[in-house]
This record gives sequence, structure tokens and C-alpha cells, in this order.
Amino acid sequence: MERYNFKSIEEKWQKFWETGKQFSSKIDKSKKKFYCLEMFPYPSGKIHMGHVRNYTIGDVLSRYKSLTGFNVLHPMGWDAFGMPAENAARDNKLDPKVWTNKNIETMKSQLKKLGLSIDWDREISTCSEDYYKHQQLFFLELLEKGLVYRKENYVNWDPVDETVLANEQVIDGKGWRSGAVVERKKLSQWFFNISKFSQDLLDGLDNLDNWPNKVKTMQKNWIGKSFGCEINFKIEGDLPVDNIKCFTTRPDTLFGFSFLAISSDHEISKFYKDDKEFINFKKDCAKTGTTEEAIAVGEKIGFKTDLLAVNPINPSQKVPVYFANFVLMEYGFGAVFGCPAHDQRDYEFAKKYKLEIKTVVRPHNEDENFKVKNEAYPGPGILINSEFLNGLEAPSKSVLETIKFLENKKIGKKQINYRLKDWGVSRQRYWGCPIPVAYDENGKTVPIPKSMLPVRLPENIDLTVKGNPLDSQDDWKKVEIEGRKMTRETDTLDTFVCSSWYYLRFCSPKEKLYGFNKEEIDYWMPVDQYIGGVEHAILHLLYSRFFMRAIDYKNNDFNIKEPFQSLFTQGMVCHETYKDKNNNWLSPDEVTKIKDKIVKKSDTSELVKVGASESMSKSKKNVIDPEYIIKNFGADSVRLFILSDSPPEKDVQWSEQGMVSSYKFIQKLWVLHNEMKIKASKETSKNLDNDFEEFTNQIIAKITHNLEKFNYNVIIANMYEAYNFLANFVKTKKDVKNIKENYTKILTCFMPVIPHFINECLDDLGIKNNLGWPKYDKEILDKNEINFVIQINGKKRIVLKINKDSSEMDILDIKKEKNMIKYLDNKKIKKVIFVKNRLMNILINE
RNA sequence: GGGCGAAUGGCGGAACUGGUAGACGCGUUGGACUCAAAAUCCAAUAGUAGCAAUACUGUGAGAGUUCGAUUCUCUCUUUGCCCA
Repeated sequence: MERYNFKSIEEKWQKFWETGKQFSSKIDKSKKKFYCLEMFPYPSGKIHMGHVRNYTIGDVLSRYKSLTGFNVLHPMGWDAFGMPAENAARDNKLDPKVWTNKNIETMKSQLKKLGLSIDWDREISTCSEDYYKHQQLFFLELLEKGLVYRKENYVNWDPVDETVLANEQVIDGKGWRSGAVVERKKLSQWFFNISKFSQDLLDGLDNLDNWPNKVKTMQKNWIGKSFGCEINFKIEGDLPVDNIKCFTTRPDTLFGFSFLAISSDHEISKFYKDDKEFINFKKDCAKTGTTEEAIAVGEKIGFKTDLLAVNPINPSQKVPVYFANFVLMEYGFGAVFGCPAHDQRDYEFAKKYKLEIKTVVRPHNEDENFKVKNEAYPGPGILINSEFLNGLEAPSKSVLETIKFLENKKIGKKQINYRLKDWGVSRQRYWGCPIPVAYDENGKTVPIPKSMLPVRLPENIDLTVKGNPLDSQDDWKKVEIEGRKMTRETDTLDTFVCSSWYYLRFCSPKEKLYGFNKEEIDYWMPVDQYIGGVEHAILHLLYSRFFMRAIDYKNNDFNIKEPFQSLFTQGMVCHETYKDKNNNWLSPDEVTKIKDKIVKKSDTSELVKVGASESMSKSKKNVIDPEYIIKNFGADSVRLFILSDSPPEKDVQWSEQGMVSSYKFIQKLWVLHNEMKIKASKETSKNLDNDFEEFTNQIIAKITHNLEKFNYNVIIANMYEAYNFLANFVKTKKDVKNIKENYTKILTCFMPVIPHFINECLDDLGIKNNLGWPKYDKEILDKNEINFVIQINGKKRIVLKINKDSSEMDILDIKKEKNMIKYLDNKKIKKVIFVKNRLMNILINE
């Protein structure tokens, strides 16, 4: 027997799959379809362990579904636009296209070495013209439908990357990629009107039964539906301003009103545009970011106007009006009423400007003399100091009561507000999809005619310029539309736009006329199982859900709202971190273990500091290169290991020992296979082996169940169980019936996880046809003889081997003969609880 | 601060609808093979007591429901993630 040579065998099967186009998929209406999709990768250079895990999970599912008779669509592509390409290209004086395509080539060959059952004929790349031209057409269609618009507004400006960031790309007031402190800047931007679908996106979540609740909750919070009241405040003062509208979720605290705060961009600011102090104040405001967090943390500053606002439910009260940095034009109406006692921001502001702080809500455990001190009290309670509203339960009853009052007086009305903002899609970068519009001499927007699509990215351009490289492409910028000279838009689309519809493109990747083909998406969509990291729980998934609605909007042909039927979010791959004495990160191959001590390889006298296990990242150097591992251990071993140690939804700890043991398992399986093969070839007996039949049935049932439930780590345990059983079988059993049949079924169960190995074994047994997923017989699932537990007062005492389906009386008989006497002698049996095929609990008086 | 989850041997983890807790793997220990080591194979491995059969304890802590709770309910502790 030869040692199992994973290298040549894996190559052999990968070639077989590729040349035979084993995974190419086409419409077959006689079969049920299954669309399995993993989040496509960004072509950063090489694949990492996270990819290995993600795509192994998807591959196990695809292969399993295929074996059970589904027509499986399992495509792969590249999320190929984006800043890293541009930066790398600039640093190395390359074309981003060249850099990207080289990475794609590398990563594609790496993925192929993993033995994934991917239909490579459907490969797409978002940076190719064939892809983005359709995206430009979608953009124009959305523009026609009124779902895209342009507006000038304040944006999060990343001064290092010189680009606009979406709110969600700002973390701790810093750019998610550059880490630079984000500034506010006014720019003209393109927006997708996602907020139009706020309610629909929220409602749609209820039907996504196969999405993790965690993700649904995150989306729900992100959409942030709140219910409150629009109030029109009467204004007094020298300026020609009669009233100011504002939105509040807590109108019930109006008696605690002590100032009105408006955004520095509020239309009233026009009266102050020449006021030097105001101009300085506005500059200070720009230093605060636009995120909710930046506002909560930052210092609250204000600029007092000469205006007074009248309290609508207490007209004798008039309070000052301030411009304040914590009020944003985008939220509500750019105006909020300040109630310092019950809102922390308002409290800080009132303290700073010495404004009145009047308590109007008391917690349930305080009396009416309760006074807010040191910090605001935003919690629930009872209204106090609020005249006719006193005694109401806040906020549950008091909000509605106050709104009713305001509506009757016609000074306010009930309103629903969403936190979800429109999606700003303009990016000041070169390496993205050009926005297909131009501007005439008056600056008026003119869509590029559809016949002139695609708007191609210019090539061979200078990326070292400051700002948007496209902006300095004077020739490219010039465009003639219907004989008129115009200037192109130089911004490109956020790359999240590219990934918002790629799953449609996979259904008809070669369709020339449009982004998708109706017949193909009718068959393949929706995605039956989407698999990816939880880090995309909000943005990518919400944008994709929006994009389907946007295409569906005013479109009778399209009827998809939810692109992803089921969602699975896999955990990360982690590794210990290492640091040397100078606190420099060390990679795992720079350290070694000598007698329980982790030391530096280059200097074994130096002890290495071992840090917590964290998600693999280049910056911490705790990465393991999949290519190296595949080369040394083979794809099947890696697939086996990456699934074995933890449930797929949880983080997994990379372990060298675990990897080695997976490798050894494959080798052991090969030895076993050769023994089984001999047994199977010598099979002459006509006697069934009950144990073997039962075991085969059980293991099929277990693996099938665990595949359906995504318990992939347990499947690996089941495979070890099967190995242990068969190894014992080889040693002890001489000749029984059905050896080859049962063994083949067991092997087929392993197919989704270690496909190269299993194909080789089946081939070796002379099995050429695809057998399909083995069925199990429920009749022989349970053993004829079972372990039956006898409990005395709930405590396990004796385990009996009895026949299946024995009755209570049978067991009571057995019990008397056996050594139950010592437990039951001289004791009175109060009650017997009998659970068939499981246990009997005898209750006695002690 | 709010929301959602998690807590089981030395470690990763398993346990169907409330029904034998610790499957399976790693590690550790002992043994076989070997001049020796590696590799491989065999055995043991929750804790305490015992030569042993066995007994008691045991799923973060405390209560509750139940004949029976890792599983259901409540309180608390620790911890992770998301939002602030």
C-alpha cells in the first residue's frame, strides 16, 4: 500500500472537475434549485484563513445539496473596486487594473487549490466594464425613478484618504481605513433615497426567518424608527422669523423647556452670515464630526441669538434660542427643544450657559421633591411640575397625552422619524464605477445618454495628485452630449453599490443587454443560503435589500424584495499574538516552543510574550498563510481542520497541533480504506451484521441532521466516530454481507468535507457513478438492544441492556431478578415513571 | 448607559422535543515497538474516597417549577458583540 499522496490526488481531482465542468450550472426546471452564495472577496493579494473558513462552509453545503439532488448554483467573483488597489498602485507606480487582475489570478488559483465546487464560468469582477456598465444603467434608471438625487451637504471628510466617509465608516471619530480624525466639509454629493424604504426595510425583517436574530436586531436599530411629535414654536424677536419647527420624541417634558437649539446650518443662520463671532462659532462646529457618537462625546457649544421661543403649552414662558453644535440639520428639522433635566446633552449645554434646569419626571422610587443633580434623568417615571400633565406615567402614557393636547391646539402633530439616512454614494476616488452624469455650462445635471454607456475609466493616469485623480483628467472630463459641450462628474460610486446587486449578476453573468436576465433570475433567485462575516450585518446587507426594492420600484417585471432567503454568519479565525522584548509583534513562524516556554527562533534565550488569541490580522502578525498550509497538508486536511474545532458561527482558534492531527486522520483513513477494500472484495457471506447495519444507518442520520443544522464541527466528530467503528470492524469482523454497500454509504457522507479523498476512494472501489446522498432506514435506526436506565428517586442506579420497545412490566420483571434488591428491599414504591426506550424512575420512601 | 448573546474536564467542544452530562478531538499519563528517538499502536483520563465493586460531588452563583433541569422561570456575577 502506498502512502496517501494528497498532492497528486488532489491535483488529479481538481483537474477532473475543471475539465469536465463538473460544477457548471444551468437552468433545469425539472430540478429544485439551490443558490449557495458566500460573500465575494476583495482581491487584496492572497487569500487568508477567513476566506478558507467562509468558502469551506459554503462548499460543504453546496456539495451536500448537490448530492441530495438539487440543481446547485455556487458562483464566485471579485469585489474588485476600492481604495487599496489605488493606494498600492500609487505606491508602486502601477495601474490599479493590473494590480487587481494580478491579485485575482493569484487568489483564483489559491481557491481552486482548496477544491471548491465553484462554477468558474460565472466568475465576475466588479471592476470590469462588463459589470459596471450595467451598474451605470441601474444608476440612470434610479435617477429616472427619483431614487437618486444630488444635494449639497455636510459630510465626514477623511483628510488623509481625501474622501467622503459614510457615518458607518467613521469609528471613534476616525476614518475606518486611514484612522485620521474626520472633519466636516460641505460637498455636493449623490444620494440613494434609501430612507424612502425605511418602513419597508423594517417590515421585511419579519419575514426573514432564517436570518440570525442578532443581525435583524442590528438592522432594526440601525433603521431606528422612533415615534414622536413635530412642534411648531412661536418665535419673538427682531428678525423676520415667526416660528421654528422641531421634532422630539419627548414632548411630554415640555414643562422642563429651557432653551431652543438649532443647527448652525438652519435657515435662520442666513441672518448671521456677516457676524464675525458667528462665523468663528461655525468653524468650531466643523471640528465636531457628524456622527452621533462624536456629538455625544464632544463639548457642547452654542451661539446665542436675539430670538425667544414661546413654550406652546405654557405661553408665559419664553426661552432663548441658540445655535448649537450638537444639532444636525439632517435630523428632524435641524431644531430641538432643550429639556436639560432629562437629556444629557441638554444638561451639559444648560450647565455651560447657566440655563434653568427644571425637573419634570421623577423616578418611581422618588417623591415629588425629586430634583435632577449632576446628570440628567432620561429614564421612566411620573410627570411632576407639569401642571395638567402631572401624575402621568412617563413616557408610556405621557407622550401620547401631550401629543393629543398639541394636536387639539394645532401647534404640533404626531410624527414618525427614522434614524436611517439616505445613502451618500459619491467617492472622490479613481478606482470605482464612474457616475454616468455630466454638467452643462450652468452646472445643471445631464444624465449620460444610455447609448453612450459605459462611461469608461480613463487609463494610464497619474495617481499621485492630491484629491480625486479623475478631476485632473481634463480630456476625459470633456464630453459632448447632443452637440453640447459638458463636463463629466468626476466622483465614482461607493463600492458598496457594486456589491448590492452582484448576486443578480451571477444568475446571468454573460447577459449583454442588461444587468440580469429575467428568466435566469426568476429561476435562481433568491439566494437560498448566504454566508459571510457578521461585520457586514448592517451595511452590505441593508444596501442589498434596498437595491432590490429600488429595482422593484415602479417596475412590474421585477418582483424580488429580499435577496437572501437565509443568512449564516461565520466566526473569525483567531491565533495567539506574540511580542518580543521590545514589544514588536512576532509572527507564529518566528517563535518556537522549547519545554513549555515560547521563545524566539532566532535567539532561543529570549522569552516571547504571549498575548490573547485575536482575529488574524496583518498588523498583529498573527496570521497563518493558507497557501503554505495547503501545500504542506493538502486541501482536504485544511478543510477538515477549519471545520473541526468550533461551531462555524463562533470564532475558531487556529492550532498547529489540530492541523497536524487532521492531516494524520486523512492518512489513517487511507490505511483503513485499503483494509476495507480488501474486506469488501472478499465478501461472500450472506449474513447481515446487525451492528454494521445499525451503525451505518445511525451515522447517515447523524451527519444528515448535522449538515442541515450547520453543526459542521459535529460532523467531523461523526467522521471520527465512523473511523473508530470501521477500524474496529476491520480488526474483529471476518466476513459479513453488505460490506461494500455500507462502506460506500459512509464514504459518501464524508464527501462534502473531504471531496478529493472520497472521490479517490470511491474510484478505487470501482464506483464511477455519482451515488447521491445515502438514505437511512428509520426502522433500524434504533438498536434492537438498547441501554435502559433505572433511576431511584431521580438518581441513575443501573443501566440495563434490554430489547427495544420493552414494556414497563417486562422491565419490572427483569429488575426483580437483578441486583435491584439492595435499593428496593424493605422500601415502599410510591410511584414509577416509565419512559419507553429511555428510563424508568422509581420513587421510594427512604 | 441600552440591546442581544455566552458561561459544561487541563483545552476546543458534544448532549434529539426536560430523560444515562462530558460524544469527538487536542493535551497529559502509563505501556508496546526501538540500541535510542520520532512516527505508529494499545490503555487510562471530571473531582473526591477506595485495591475494587461502588459511593458522594459536579454544567458560573443562588433560588424556583418538575418524578427528573446543561436544557424552562427569576435574581445575581463574569464575559463577548452591537449601538451609544
